[in-house]
Amino acid sequence: MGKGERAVRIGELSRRTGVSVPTIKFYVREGLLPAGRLTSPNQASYEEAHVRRLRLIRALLDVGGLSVAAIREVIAAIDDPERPVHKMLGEAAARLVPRYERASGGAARAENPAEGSAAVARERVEEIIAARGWRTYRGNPAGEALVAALQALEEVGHGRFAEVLDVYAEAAEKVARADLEYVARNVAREDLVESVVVGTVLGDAVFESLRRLAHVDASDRLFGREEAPGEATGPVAPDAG
Amino acid sequence: MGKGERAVRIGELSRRTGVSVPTIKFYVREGLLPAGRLTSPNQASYEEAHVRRLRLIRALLDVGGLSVAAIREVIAAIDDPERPVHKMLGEAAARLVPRYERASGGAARAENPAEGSAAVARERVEEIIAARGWRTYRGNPAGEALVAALQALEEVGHGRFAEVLDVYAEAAEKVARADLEYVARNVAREDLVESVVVGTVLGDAVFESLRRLAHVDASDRLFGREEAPGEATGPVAPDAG
DNA sequence: TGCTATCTGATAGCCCCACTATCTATGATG
DNA sequence: CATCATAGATAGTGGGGCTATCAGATAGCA
Repeated sequence: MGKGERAVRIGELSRRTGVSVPTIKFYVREGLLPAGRLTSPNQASYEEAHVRRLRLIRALLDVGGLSVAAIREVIAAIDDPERPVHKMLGEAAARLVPRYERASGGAARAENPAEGSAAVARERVEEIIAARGWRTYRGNPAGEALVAALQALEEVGHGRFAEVLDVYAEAAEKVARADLEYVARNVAREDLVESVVVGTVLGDAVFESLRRLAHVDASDRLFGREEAPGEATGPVAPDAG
Repeated sequence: MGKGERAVRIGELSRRTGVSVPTIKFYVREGLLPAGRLTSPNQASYEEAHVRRLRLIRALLDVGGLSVAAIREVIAAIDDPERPVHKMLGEAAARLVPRYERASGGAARAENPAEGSAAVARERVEEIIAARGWRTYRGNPAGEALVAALQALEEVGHGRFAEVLDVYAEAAEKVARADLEYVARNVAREDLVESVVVGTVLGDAVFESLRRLAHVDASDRLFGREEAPGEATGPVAPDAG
């Protein structure tokens, strides 16, 4: 109670979150943030929940790269109290698949040189799911996004990238398991959905960053020293394994 | 040699890639795509390279979510022939860190409740890098992005998420190793940078999708049946399909 | 009681981005 | 020769995420 439990006006809410007053009002208008409790026709008070919510919004926006519209839907799922946990998680998750909007229609309807790449990709996805024994459902947007990504790889001439998919799937499974265990260990039931959202979105950012860091290291070991002396002559092994 | 080695005009280029003629012109103006070779004052011919480049652009845009500006820089790095491999990779990679622009300044300059979270996050990042023995360099944007992500987690009340970072790092390392091995095995030297770009961006999309799929499975196992009576039992509610 | 800083709620505007439309002059094509 | 496609240029469009401005009301202090 000592901390910040007192109600504040919009000015201090702004100061405590680093979000400008007009922007806070904008979020309220957009339905991302509940309005303050009116204490008089032109005064409203905001509580700790508003601070948390604002931080959530900024995290999803800045770090997670979600759009305001996506955040609105995610938040609607978070706030709806009458929804079985499992369904909530599913619906929240469905909003967290970016990069997909235009991707599915994209080059697919072009005169297709690597024709049937959609079908091939879809098949590969089903293989992986089966191999891993994952339970999922048809039409899962994550699956569609994966199909789109594999298809894009194919069209860009990296169809063989599918070779390493098993490594990816194995890694993804381990990470997902760790995510869920973390949630089970640390999160109260009423915060479940919010935590899953946060973990999903920010977890992506975390993993991407780590992968970049690991790339630098791996690339350094593989290609780094080969051009130290004079020129690049070293063992790039462009073909053999 | 039936394939597509012949030069074509813009109309067919458009048909073969699914990108509209005005949009192709736009990409040329924006420096993403080299202009066609003029055969007369108002006729130009485009080659297979243009087709490939266009597909690359669409993949980065649609699946990778890069901006036109980012793609321009990436492509400049790809096209510059006089650059040591290692530097090229580094510079290309530096362009592939999204979600970071506003993130670093964000809530940091607010009156900070979990104060010093930036310093804590930075320390944690250095710990991980040291523990993994990764070689990197100060100011690596991937590191900064990771700091921002951890800081956002902290501010949203998930500081303990750092507990699972080791799992993430381990997974990222394995994936990165697989990426580099794939590149070494399959990619000719002159295509190295392009492949790294593609692999980095589309690899993110692939991993994210896989992680979502794995989440569904893990969440199903953990929370799926606990509310079975009368509600969504069985192998996950088949929403679509 | 007056004075000023702050607030609510509303409307309008801004800037960036990824295109898209339109136009002219020219040449390709059957 | 008639029609179509094209290059190159300029202008416009729609969406997204804010930002500016305003009127009228209140807070809080001298």
